[in-house]
Amino acid sequence: MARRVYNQFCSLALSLDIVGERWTLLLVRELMAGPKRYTDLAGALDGIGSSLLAARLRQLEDDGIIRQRQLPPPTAATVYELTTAGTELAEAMLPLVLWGARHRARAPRPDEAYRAEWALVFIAQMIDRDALTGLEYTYRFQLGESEAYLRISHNDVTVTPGPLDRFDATAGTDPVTVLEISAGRLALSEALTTGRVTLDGDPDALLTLTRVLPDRIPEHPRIALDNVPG
Amino acid sequence: MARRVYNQFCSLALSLDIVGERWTLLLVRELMAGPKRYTDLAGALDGIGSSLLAARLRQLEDDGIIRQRQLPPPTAATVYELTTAGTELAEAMLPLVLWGARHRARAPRPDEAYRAEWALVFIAQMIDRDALTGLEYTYRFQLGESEAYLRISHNDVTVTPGPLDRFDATAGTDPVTVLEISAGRLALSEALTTGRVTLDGDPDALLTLTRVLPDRIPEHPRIALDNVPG
DNA sequence: CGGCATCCATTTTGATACTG
DNA sequence: CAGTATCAAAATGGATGCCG
Repeated sequence: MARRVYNQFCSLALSLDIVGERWTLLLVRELMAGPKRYTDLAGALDGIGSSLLAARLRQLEDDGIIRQRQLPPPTAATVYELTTAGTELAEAMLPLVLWGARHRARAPRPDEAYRAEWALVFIAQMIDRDALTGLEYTYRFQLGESEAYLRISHNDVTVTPGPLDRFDATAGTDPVTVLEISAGRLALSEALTTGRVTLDGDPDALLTLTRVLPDRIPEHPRIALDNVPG
Repeated sequence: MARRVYNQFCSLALSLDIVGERWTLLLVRELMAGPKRYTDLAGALDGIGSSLLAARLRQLEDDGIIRQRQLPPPTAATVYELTTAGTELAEAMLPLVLWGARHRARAPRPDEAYRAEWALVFIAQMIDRDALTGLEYTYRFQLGESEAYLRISHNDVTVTPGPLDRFDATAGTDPVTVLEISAGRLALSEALTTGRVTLDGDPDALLTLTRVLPDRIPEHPRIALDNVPG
């Protein structure tokens, strides 16, 4: 299957040659919450044909964005995970995601799919890793009907769909509130005082959470042209 | 033509519902260098079908990303230009562009199209607007066979394909060097001392140029979660 | 000629069935 | 579970036609 390319010597066109096809960036989003199996991906991406999913996974692997890994027995399974280039691509998606929140915000449609991890993987990107030294907490996020888990550990932030047995605290809200906060139209502190976001669990963990998350997401985020250490 | 949507309540999916189709982001890129006519766009985007171009323009207009404007006689012509939302979308594309430069860099192919403005519109985004107070210069960029113009004026940066009669200075280099600088693998100062980038014209204008451009583009740009004033 | 609309061959995608 | 095979439907590319 020869890929359709733009044939332009331009960084944007070169990017879009490999991530501009349907489903590709959503596949990257799925893998932001850790390695997943073929059937997990097929389940999360409702509407993708099985053969197209297989073709996209092969393309992304050829392009060095994901890699296959065999889990050892007894869990014997093939999983896909992001490479370093894939993780950097995921980071590059954040401004597009925030643009979407600001300009495409609306109420969810009745038949629309929703997963807590879709929002949580991008919330996780906004946590200041330098503020995490010595901290280690696991949070359960209950967003509407769906839940996902966020773990901060030393200078690392990870998201997993869960469910996990052990966690230190729970944050609860609804999908629309998440969108309004992402759009920069609602501050986290304001959402907390009005009860639109509820917190429950270990007080130290919760205080940490409110400290590492931005209180208000900017409506005009800027790309910092200083190198990020590490 | 009913649009194909992902049907997921997720900011990324909501964005991709409207900018994920073929040609859409390249159209936005074209309009980053100022308003253009239908035929300008058709000429720049080699391979797009005329009917598809018309359809995309209508979609983008419906989605509030571009708007049509009638130029007054005698230049009587219809041009398309970015709205505020469109300009913000263009800004959100920068990390994806830099990701492409870092991970998809290669030599240009013989049959590949190239335009100076494709690079210049993103270079323009990296100029620190706060450092421009009281400055007013126009630069000609000669990139390979192609040229485009950059104008800084007060706190404003604009790019036009030109040609312009009057400009204060010229910067000259080749497409591959632009890509290496964009990828963060080559500092501007280094490219200047090795003669890979040449400068010519008014010394004040040139000194200003080297001051407002970043010397080295980070390999790990970060999204600043402070609001950008203005 | 600029600014599209129409038509049709080719690709890509969606949905389901099937296999080791 | 991890895909492949198949086929219909939709999107795209390219040519051509129309109308001021």
